[in-house]
Amino acid sequence: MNSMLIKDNYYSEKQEKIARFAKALSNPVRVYILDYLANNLDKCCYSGDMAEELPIARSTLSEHLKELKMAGLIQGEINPPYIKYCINRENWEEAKQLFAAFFKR
Amino acid sequence: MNSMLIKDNYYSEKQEKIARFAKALSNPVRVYILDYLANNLDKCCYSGDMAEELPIARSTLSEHLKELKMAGLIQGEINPPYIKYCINRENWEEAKQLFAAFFKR
DNA sequence: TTTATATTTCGTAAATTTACGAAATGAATA
DNA sequence: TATTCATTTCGTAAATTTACGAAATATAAA
Repeated sequence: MNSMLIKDNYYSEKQEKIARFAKALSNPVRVYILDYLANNLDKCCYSGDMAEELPIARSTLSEHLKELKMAGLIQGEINPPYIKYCINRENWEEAKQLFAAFFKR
Repeated sequence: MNSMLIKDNYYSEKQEKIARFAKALSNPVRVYILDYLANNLDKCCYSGDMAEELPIARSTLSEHLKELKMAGLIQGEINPPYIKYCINRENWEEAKQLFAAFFKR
């Protein structure tokens, strides 16, 4: 209980954020998805568009999208029965800055 | 068998590399270690130095060091009975470029 | 109202990750 | 040669991740 509190505070906020964003990027499917969305700036994309390009089940794609959403890197706009996904620009910038600062040494 | 071949070739080399580097960074302990080493440019560090700063077992730290080494982000110079760890500058630069290019959109 | 459609959630299985303490390693020293 | 010391490897347990197909959801169309 006590040790959990200690551990929770052990790493800096930046270190935790980098780890969180990195985790979102730690799987090739998710990197592919982000590439796909980042290259379709104005259009954004539907889950189904990507499902046709990827060799995984639609339910698996959906879980990856959920993870990216929870990490804050994408957002989904409901447009029934579709969901239009886009890069979350604010958090994308934050991640960009964090990684740039981290590696700038 | 066949499907494995397809899947192995599905994602670009860059996407695979980003995922691999990101996985190395996906844990706060490892981000801490890299911060620690990156801030000690000329000195580099011994495993024991970090063990004193981190709330984890030495064996656990050793496994994290092994992962960072396998990801290519650090290297260890044997200097018995110590092992002096440093950032692997070549791969560090590669990771820096990859992430910068990835987020530059 | 029933049916069709896109997507997500659920249940589950297999693989991977994180962690620990104990034992092993390998070089330096007594 | 035996001991010491820093570090790693091993054995193991718990938690997390990835994946799938089936079922659920929620809206639009027939």
